[in-house]
Amino acid sequence: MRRDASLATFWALCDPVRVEILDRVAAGSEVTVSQLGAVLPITRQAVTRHVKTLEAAGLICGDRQGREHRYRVAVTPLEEARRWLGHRAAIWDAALHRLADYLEEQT
Amino acid sequence: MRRDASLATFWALCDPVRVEILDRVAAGSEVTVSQLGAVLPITRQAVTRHVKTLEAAGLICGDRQGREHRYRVAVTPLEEARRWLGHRAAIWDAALHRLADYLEEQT
DNA sequence: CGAACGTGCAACGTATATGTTGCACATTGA
DNA sequence: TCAATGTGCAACATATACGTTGCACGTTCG
Repeated sequence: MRRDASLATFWALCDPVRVEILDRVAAGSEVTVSQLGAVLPITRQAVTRHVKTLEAAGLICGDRQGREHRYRVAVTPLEEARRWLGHRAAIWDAALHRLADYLEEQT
Repeated sequence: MRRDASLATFWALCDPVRVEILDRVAAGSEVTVSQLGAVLPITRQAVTRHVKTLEAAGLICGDRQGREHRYRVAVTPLEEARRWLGHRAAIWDAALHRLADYLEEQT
């Protein structure tokens, strides 16, 4: 996949493992990498890489206190993605209506 | 990338080339594969594969009349993705508020 | 019929995402 | 000090997304 900065949120949400990590972090349980690794069907190191991807996309941010690193979700990228989709939906919907009107004129 | 059926829309929107195809199809210009291939920096065959991906995700649907295949966008998957994001945003936001309340009690 | 056009499919090479194992470093506590 | 814990990084293997080239099929038009 060609990773694009402006589409980083969509990219992060493509992988069901990352979505599950997000849900668990949001739920407030198993928020350390080791705990996630114990629950998910992948190794702890693989979880680390997914967490890094989510952090790069701005979907989570971590507080590291001592040897434990705890994470919490961020809603902002989600809202931005929602606006992006809403903008597109409005444009496409308008285009579809123009097409419908055009076809109407042809009859 | 591990392709997931329920995340097909996000997957389709990951690639900037596909987003550009969607925008052009929505604009109503260059809606045949050959025309898209002439404009985009990839070959016509590569466009075909992207179009197939978009069709599988339900983001576009095609009418084939004779030897020309014209496509139009569909708004429904976009709206579903928006609802998905809205659902998550609400849950995460609630979790963040619970966390804020908890931290408030600790003081 | 035969040439040109629009399209799709298969084979191939390359880049990269994802997982693993192994090791190293910092922190905690006996 | 030294073992246990939590974490991150590097090397490696595998799967696959993406693009290309080449070819085949159906359609249009002289």
